Amino acid sequence: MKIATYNINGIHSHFAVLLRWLEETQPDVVCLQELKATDDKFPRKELEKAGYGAIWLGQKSWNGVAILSRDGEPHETRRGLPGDENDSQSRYIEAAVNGVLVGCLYLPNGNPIPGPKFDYKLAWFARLQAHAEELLAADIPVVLAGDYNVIPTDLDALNPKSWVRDALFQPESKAAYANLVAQGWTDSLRHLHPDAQIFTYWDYFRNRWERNSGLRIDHLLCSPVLAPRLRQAGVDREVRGWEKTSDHAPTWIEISDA
DNA sequence: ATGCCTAATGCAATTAGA
Repeated sequence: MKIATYNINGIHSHFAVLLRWLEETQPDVVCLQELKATDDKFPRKELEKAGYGAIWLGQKSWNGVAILSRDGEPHETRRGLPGDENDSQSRYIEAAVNGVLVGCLYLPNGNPIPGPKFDYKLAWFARLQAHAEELLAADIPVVLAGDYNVIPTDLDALNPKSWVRDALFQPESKAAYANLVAQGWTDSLRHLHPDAQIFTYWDYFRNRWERNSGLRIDHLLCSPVLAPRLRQAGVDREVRGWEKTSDHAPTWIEISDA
């Protein structure tokens, strides 16, 4: 089973790219972030025509997450991250698909620092940790996939020094991510490719794609029950070079049957 | 410290992304 995460950066403006990628690679499950669309504008019928059932949590202009499944509708288990009833940003949705619990997340960017946006990022991270702990306690196959907006280590940026004043590379951000891994989660791409420099995002400006000046910020974390089934992990980086494309590339894992 | 590029809103210029 192939499970992917893809920050689409506007599902309408990049829908042609999404459809082409789905058709060419046929992932079984897809976590989407940054829909930038309200619930009523979600292209359910078009995705159904492409062979995918979906659940989604939209929002006007910003954020928005969805889970697509090639094998019927995902069975929704949660919408919104627990821990703050006043949080109105659409950044988390969760579903059971083919015996795997899939959490799709879009962690806050956090810039500029310091400030309320960075505070929100760290608070959201703390809530994610609390929820992740509960998922671990269930002792089931879980993947937490999405745009974490964290550069975990120096290896995950072409030029780490240029990010030291960025929210994605703050000690607090890196520590929060490392704490998740320390809980028992496996960073799939890093686990299978311990020494490779792999990017999932390239800024639109400064010719960062042409110069391959990217970041690894989209991650798939596997629970201890799921991790032994990890077979492959990678990035469909050619998608980043297509016309009218997102600034992220689809990132995926292949897991064996239970 | 700021702009570069891109998307959404909505029709100009602002907000946000990372």
